[in-house]
Amino acid sequence: MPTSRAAELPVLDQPDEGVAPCCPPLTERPLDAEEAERAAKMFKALGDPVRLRLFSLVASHEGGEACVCDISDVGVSQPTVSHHLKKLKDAGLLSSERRGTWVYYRVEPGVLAAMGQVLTAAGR
Amino acid sequence: MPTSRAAELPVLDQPDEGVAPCCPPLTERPLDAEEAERAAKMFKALGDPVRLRLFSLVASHEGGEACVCDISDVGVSQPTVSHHLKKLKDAGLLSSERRGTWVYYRVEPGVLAAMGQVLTAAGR
DNA sequence: ATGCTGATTCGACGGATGTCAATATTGAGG
DNA sequence: CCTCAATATTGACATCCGTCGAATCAGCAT
Repeated sequence: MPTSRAAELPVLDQPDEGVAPCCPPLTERPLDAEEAERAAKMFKALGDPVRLRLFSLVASHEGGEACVCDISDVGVSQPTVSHHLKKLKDAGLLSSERRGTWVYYRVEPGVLAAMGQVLTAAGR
Repeated sequence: MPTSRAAELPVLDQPDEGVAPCCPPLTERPLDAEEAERAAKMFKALGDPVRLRLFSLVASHEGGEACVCDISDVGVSQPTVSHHLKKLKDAGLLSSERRGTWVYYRVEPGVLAAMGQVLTAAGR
């Protein structure tokens, strides 16, 4: 089991917004090719059941981060888990940090809100 | 979890969500295999740049619907456009209706809000 | 009917993707 | 140093996916 993490979580929650201005809400105006390319990359990353579960496991984990060892039980081999985590990281949805033997993944702050705003033109 | 959430953020539209209970917010608890399968299907549908543009074209079009002829200019051949529209339809994101010579696609009501809620745990 | 236009379907092709076993890397401990 | 446990990388394989041209279907008109 992972060692207990120091109680020094970065409290950087700005009021709201702030991160990843990938593109306007889908309902506001047609996305151009470039915007679509960027946004589609994120949606694509969540477009695989295993990746979506892994992401959800991290996102719902205490402290907003999770050790790989805590989330590896999704029905595929360990290399496959690693592969998917890498993809989520490449898509900008997760970040990783090695602490001793274990590697911790956390949800990149803001991306959830950013993607949510692309779908629902709530505030704007 | 350091979020305060006390502030008066942009008032959400209606208190009732209503449609498409695909699965809980990703941050609430880990998705099980079945939920992930369902939700991933939608994200996957938006995970292609051309599809995302087509969807955005429909979603942002006047009246919430658009004729295929109005949105076919996204840089791929017309059969490919048709193929992508079919995929969006199969994923439950669009519906189509033929009116005379033309076929109109419209955003299936509620799906945007539903997907948005999966990303941002608004209701909570 | 014949033709025309808008849209879907078919068949094929190349490239991307998910998966695994095997191997390599990294750090902790003896 | 050596060994072990946790992750990552490699290489191979089968399948899926986006794309196109050609053919087909569906209305509307002459």
